[in-house]
Amino acid sequence: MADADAIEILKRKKLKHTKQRIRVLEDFLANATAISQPMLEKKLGKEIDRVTLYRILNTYVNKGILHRIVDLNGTANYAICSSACSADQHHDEHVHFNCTNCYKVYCLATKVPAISITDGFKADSISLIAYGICKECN
Amino acid sequence: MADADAIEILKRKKLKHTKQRIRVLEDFLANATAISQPMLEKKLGKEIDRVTLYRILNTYVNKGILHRIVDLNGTANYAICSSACSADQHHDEHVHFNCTNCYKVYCLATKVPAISITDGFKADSISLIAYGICKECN
DNA sequence: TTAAGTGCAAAATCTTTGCAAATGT
DNA sequence: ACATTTGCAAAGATTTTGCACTTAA
Repeated sequence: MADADAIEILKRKKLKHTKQRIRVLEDFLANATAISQPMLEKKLGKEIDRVTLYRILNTYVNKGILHRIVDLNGTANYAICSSACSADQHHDEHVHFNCTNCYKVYCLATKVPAISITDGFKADSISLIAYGICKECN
Repeated sequence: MADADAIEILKRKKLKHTKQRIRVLEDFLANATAISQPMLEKKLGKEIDRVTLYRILNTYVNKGILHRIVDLNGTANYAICSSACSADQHHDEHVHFNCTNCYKVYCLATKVPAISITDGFKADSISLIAYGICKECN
């Protein structure tokens, strides 16, 4: 059963597993790439209401199921978190790549290097996004 | 004369120096911090039309006068470029800090470290944003 | 059964576009 | 004088809110 993983995750996060939530989560489980809110919306057509999608994505980010990457244009992109993520802390500290041609966002294997932060600032997380031409557009 | 620097920059970029452009540019020259579009808008009140501000900011980014940093919420923030920036290439490769409390964006002195990118991807620029609590909010 | 989640309509934002009037060179 | 830039109005897009209906536990 394809739903199994999705339901399992929802259970673990103590979220009701509705048809819509399963549908969205499965999509992320099946795709390693990040996807933008507008793309997802187009993909889902009218299977799920636009507003519901907003709410599901927010819930997932808050629960540590998805992480949000804001791209060059300020558009929100989402990708599934590693299992290490929890509700209060995300550990998606890998490099993201944002194609300036097709606008896709990729999660790369490269880890974000440690950096030294100016005195007085306390960093909780770090986002490193590389912009350029992706594998597909090259 | 306070306008001098602003006008000088506009001249160098071959832009007409209108009252509005000078007003905006001076604000950036006077403030080291990045500022968000909504904040700037509020600060300017109705000195400058909202639409004109959009256009000025875009022009400045295209001409290499300002650089744009998209924060946690997808809101555009702007800060003045180092003199090394040109129209076609930005060199703002320092670390930015986005406060999760007051949402201010700071340009830190720390340089973005070199990273290795997965085969097939060609990175042109890199954005590194640290999220956390800033000097002021600490 | 009942608390949570969904869908629809409508409001609130945010961003872009078109065009006449104003402005800088 | 002429090309640009501005301001306003209006269109488009995006995101949020309120509320009645539906659904999972």
